[in-house]
Amino acid sequence: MAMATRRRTPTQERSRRTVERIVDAAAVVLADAGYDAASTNRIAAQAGISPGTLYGYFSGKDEIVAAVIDRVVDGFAESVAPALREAAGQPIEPATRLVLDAVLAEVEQRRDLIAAFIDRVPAERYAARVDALRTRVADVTFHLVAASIPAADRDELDRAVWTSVRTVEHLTVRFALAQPFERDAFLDLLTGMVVGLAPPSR
Amino acid sequence: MAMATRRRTPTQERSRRTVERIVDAAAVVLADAGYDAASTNRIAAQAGISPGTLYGYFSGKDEIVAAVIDRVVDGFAESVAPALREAAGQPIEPATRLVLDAVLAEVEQRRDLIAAFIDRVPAERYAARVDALRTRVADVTFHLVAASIPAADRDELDRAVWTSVRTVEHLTVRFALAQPFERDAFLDLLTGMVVGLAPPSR
DNA sequence: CACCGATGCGAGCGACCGCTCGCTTTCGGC
DNA sequence: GCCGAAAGCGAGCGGTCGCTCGCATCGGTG
Repeated sequence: MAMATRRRTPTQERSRRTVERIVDAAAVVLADAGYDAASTNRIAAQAGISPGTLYGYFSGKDEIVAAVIDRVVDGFAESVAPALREAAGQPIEPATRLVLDAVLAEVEQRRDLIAAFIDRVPAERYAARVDALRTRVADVTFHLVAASIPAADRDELDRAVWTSVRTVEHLTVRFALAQPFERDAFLDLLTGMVVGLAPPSR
Repeated sequence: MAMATRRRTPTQERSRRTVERIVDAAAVVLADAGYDAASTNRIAAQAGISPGTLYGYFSGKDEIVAAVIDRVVDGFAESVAPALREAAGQPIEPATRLVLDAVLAEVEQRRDLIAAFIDRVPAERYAARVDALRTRVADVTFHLVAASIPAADRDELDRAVWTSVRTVEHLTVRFALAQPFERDAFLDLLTGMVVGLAPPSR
């Protein structure tokens, strides 16, 4: 999809590095100066290339920002997967905490970049990309729990999953940004909330 | 604060209506075309006035948007107050649900305008105004519960209040925008989450 | 090593934006 | 109905932005 409007298809190693440098530069400018200041000219300057070169590979600002988001989303999915594997087979409470710890850790690691997006980027334009991640997370969560509950409660599970995904996403990001209290206390609180949402416990 | 940079102080009825029309127009343009397209020239055109007139009362785009936010925030505080009064004295669970119902109702009523802000407006610039509301809500919540718990648990209450406020705000807005399932089920879920966060129940 | 497509350059265009200012029109107390 | 103040007007300024295009340079394949 991102390729569709990309003008030149980089074939040589040199150009592939150029594309990387553009995305790197975009992340830096976004984190340092915010979304509005991240003009294509400025991103090009930060990358040490000319505007013309930038437009050789991206159709405009939106596509560059989308590439940055994709990088974050991909890295996120990647780094939570191990925790998911480790949690499989464990009781629900420690398993949940394990996964939430990994999620929070990843958000904390990307703190500056995420801070640059939250409250600065008009999210609507890029909602589709983040929604794709949300849907994947929701699907995984659903299937992890679905087996252990009666089929009649599937609707309730759907509601609990929607609520959980939104809650975890928002609270995790906000906690990482504001750090209003101790990390462990937060994980305890969040784990309790998520576990408490599971249909069987009600 | 908004007055500080306002150039002319409207004294006649005519100019007071002009200011109202500017804020109205800003809300319309924001809802229809988004934040980026909401240039001062466009807002002026929508309001049926000239750019010069607009700058007679506002120092720029930021101040106009802030005025729109203030309007929403004020109306919000106003319309939840009755539910708060009614809830006083009732047991925690029905009281909580009563208040959450009022919150959700207000968000639903302002749905279009809120939709225009969430994911479209770079919230960072106007965070102070919304944070003021959040702090007020947190204070009210804290004092409502503080009396009925041991002083030793005050830290835990602080954490629970922070989590509650963020959770209610986010879930309510997202639910009103997406309407992923039945309203009553959502209120049940949310009430359970909030009540479950109160320190005494743990 | 010669050649030609792939890559990179950067001045500059058209468009729009925020904002001003000299002027006209309207209001309201006398 | 007069007149000073209040309100409104709108062409246009300085500036930035997104983006292009003709041309120079690079690099791998025959």
